[in-house]
Amino acid sequence: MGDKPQKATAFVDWYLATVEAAGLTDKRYPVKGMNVWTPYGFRARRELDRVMVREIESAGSVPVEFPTLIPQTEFQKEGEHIKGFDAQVYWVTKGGESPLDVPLVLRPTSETAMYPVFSLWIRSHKDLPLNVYQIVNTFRYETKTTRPFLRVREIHFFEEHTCQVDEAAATERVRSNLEAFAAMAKAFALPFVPVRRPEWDKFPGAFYSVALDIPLGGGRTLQIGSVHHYRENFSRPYQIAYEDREGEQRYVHQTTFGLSERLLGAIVAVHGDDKGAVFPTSVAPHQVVIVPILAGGNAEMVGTFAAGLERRLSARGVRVHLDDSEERPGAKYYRWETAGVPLRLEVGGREAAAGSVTVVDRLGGKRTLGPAGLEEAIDGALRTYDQQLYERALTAFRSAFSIARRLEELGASETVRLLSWCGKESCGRAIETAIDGSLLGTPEGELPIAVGAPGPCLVCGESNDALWALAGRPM
RNA sequence: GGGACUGUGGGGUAGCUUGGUCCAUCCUUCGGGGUUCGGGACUCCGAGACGCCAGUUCAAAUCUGGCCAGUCCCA
Repeated sequence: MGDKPQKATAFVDWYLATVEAAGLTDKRYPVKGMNVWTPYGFRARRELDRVMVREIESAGSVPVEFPTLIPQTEFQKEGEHIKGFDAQVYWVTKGGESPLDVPLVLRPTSETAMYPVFSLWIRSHKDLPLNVYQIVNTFRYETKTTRPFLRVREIHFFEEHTCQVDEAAATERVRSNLEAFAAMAKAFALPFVPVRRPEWDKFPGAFYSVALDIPLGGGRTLQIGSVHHYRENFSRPYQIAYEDREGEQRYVHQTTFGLSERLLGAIVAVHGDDKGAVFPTSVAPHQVVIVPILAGGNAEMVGTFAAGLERRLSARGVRVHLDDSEERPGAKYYRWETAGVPLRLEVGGREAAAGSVTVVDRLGGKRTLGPAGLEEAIDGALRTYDQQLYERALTAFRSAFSIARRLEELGASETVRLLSWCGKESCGRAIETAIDGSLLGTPEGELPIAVGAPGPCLVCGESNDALWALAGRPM
């Protein structure tokens, strides 16, 4: 296989090799951008979904599921939206042999599927807020190079859609979504920065968009989700209106919150190292793998102890896997390190005799635990591992940003740049040209690194209304 | 939309310039046997590929044309 690509020197090749070696996906399916979820990858995705479901439901959202096909007539009702998506939707134009009177689109996102029905569901202020989400596949005809999890044509999509009584309530829902995402990101050990996108880069049809960006090193960024405020931009064309307490008809203010399997790609990209993937315990298909080490005549004793250990941990709710395959221990170590398993328990003659285990975590720590309080100690080791993983990611996150004070500093930037921007599109475009990337927008809330007040705009020198903005090179 | 490049077992590759020495190289993988087992074991036996279609030729992985697929650059 030759030399494996290194994360620091060949990031994209490293990412592809790491995803492949971990066995998360099979990209040989003969349609571009549509990959197979393998058993291992599917379990990781399922755990990821569980975290999203837990957080969004505790924020008051309920699950629904709308159909995959959307009639062209509904799809076209909002002008900006159709302009934004027209070039990348799949069309269903025939039913059997017959052309369809009204062509159908495979949903690229579900606004236009849901909103005609929302207008039927919502009559009164008592029907609000409406907070629903679904986890479904969506389809976008990507023209650029596709990559597993990061850019695909069939997307495993989480989308929340809400209807609120007014703009303030919708703004509050945006804030609530950002808070829910912060909890998810913590579970995934992924530091992120919410960024309000500039006007020219917002979601088609949105009033404004807040993207969830993470730095990948080398000045690259990855958008792993977004929260949008639609104001009345969709409720007017789709006639989603309610009667308020005073008997007035009002349009709802809407928001959406979208995430996808990009999160899984981000987890691999951020936490992985030159040995392979590194999973936080929240998404690891196996949180713990037990490797029995057989020698001489101890196979039965070691086997019995290992099997008992698997039962004890499983009974506590730990996702544990006993690797009793025929390979030698060293080969198993490599296999499970490549697959990103947080904790490996080595169990040989010494451990079986003492009732203890040798624990090696994916970040390199090694110690002996037990026999007393063994299960609790393993729980503790998992928690410690997650903390260390998060600390490591946070350190990388902080060093991924730096301040730029002059336009000339943006060329070939190896970090995401924090800079002063007056808000004008012409200046934003000049910044994008200088960095050969994007003006990501203005961070919401706390800045990723501590700085003072913004100075004059890097391009025009205007000081009034200048804000801190981020610029980088999106993957 | 314009241009450049690339397609060889499951994965990665050598061979292509100059057709024959190729029923195709090496690593990995897969099936079976044996010895092993505290960081990718060794060994024996076996399996598996020239993107597709045409053409040139005594002879095509190699040359020509078309198609398909993919990658990169530019708009």
